[in-house]
Amino acid sequence: MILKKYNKNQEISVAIDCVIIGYDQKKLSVLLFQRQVEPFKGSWSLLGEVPDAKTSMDKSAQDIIYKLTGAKDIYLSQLKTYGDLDRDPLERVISIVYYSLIRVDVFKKIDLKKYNAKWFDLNEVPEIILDHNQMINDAVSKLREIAKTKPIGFRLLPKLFTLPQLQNLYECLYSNGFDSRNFRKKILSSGFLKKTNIKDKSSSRKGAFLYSFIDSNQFVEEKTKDTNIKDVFEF
Amino acid sequence: MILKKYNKNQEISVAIDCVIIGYDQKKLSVLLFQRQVEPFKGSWSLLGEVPDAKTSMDKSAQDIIYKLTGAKDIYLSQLKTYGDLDRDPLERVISIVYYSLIRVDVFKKIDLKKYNAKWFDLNEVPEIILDHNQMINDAVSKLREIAKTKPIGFRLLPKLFTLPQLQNLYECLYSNGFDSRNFRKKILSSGFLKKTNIKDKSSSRKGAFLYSFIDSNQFVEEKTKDTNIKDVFEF
DNA sequence: CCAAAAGTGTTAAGCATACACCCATGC
DNA sequence: GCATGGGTGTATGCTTAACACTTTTGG
Repeated sequence: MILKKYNKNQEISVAIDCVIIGYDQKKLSVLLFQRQVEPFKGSWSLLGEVPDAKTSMDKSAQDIIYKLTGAKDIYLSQLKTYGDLDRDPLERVISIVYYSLIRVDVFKKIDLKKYNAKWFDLNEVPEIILDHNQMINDAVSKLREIAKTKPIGFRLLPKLFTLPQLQNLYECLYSNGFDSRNFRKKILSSGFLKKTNIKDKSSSRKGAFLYSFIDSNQFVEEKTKDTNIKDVFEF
Repeated sequence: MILKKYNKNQEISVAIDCVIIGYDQKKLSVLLFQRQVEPFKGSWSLLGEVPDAKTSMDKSAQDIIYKLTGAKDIYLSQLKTYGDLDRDPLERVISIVYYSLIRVDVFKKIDLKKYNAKWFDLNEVPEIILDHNQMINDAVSKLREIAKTKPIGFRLLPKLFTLPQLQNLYECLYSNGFDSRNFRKKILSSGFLKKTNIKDKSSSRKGAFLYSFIDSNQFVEEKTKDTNIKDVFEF
């Protein structure tokens, strides 16, 4: 039986855009790209692509990040789909947006020149094309929401990190200072952290103990489904 | 200046599907439609459509619901986009899914026969086409998440409702019984409810006072952005 | 010895939880 | 007068929030 397709001449194009968020031990940044072609040549934008019809959307987003970083275990999640009528003046395109968290030690390897890319402090994002500013804002909101209940913040840190580093990351994300005693109590009681005996002395004379996240992706996926862990990361 | 389009021959089609959730004072249901055409003729599915290239996605979803119910103030929100490669065996289609909460007093007006539609208890959803079961599950999960912090549950009730009704709704959503004293304390302290002096005697001899939700959409949008109201609706 | 960052405990308040009886009414 | 569902208060434990000083070490 041969069936006719749903709509042969649909005139809606599909794009994928990625909000790539990174952390450099001091501040949160977003990776922007300077367009080399018209339209909007010379303007900054998110990393976007027209997906291949033979690849799933999730996989397409992964491929985009992989091409950029060479890394495969990057955190990547669908944000939402932007479908306003006039969001792109050139033609009707809807954009399926993903957001990604990239660890310092991974993104250092990105050849920024090759991609005409630059990290921008999240608090100093310039005007960028189309509705891409909105996408960044939405991604940050979602990240704040999710970081309260899931330990995704660890995705932004190197494998070993100190508690002051972790606290700084949360403080950047929420633009807010936290009491270090309360922060430590809460974060340690969550059971996500494993202390090492190694001290990192790069930022103080006394040195701070390094911790690792009790890794294993299944921990993130499985354990945090349990509603008991709710708000573990809210300070 | 004439620019060439991004990709003239993209072979990805776009669909919109709607998870329509209703409440009939006893249980939560989802509205399914029996397909009248191939492919999958005779099978149950969500309400779906191929969007018009001249309408925004949000508006398209609203239009779909409006055509069905005639109502314009329906709660409607984007769930996520389903983009797996083989989700539709016929061709490459991605589906942008919205979910909608429909009040009893609105959905009674739907001509179910005309649309070959039927309400199914959320606990007894049959096998439906493609990945539509997954869409329903995701919508319920999201609804549970959101109902903890935002008063969207009220969208499923008539303008005036009793506290036992509201409690039943939450109990259905979470498949879980709540202590009525604690429930009332929490829900009343949220400030979302306004008591009337009218008693509803349809379900008991004593009668239960009717309440209304302090309506105004801006309340839902604005006030709940404040993180203080977090978890008001978690029991 | 001192500057700079890391690390540590206690108290008070608010919130969530558990729990059982009286009330109003129609029949 | 009794059956049915509606309505109410308190005591306990837990979680959060506020708060300041000591430790370590390199220079």
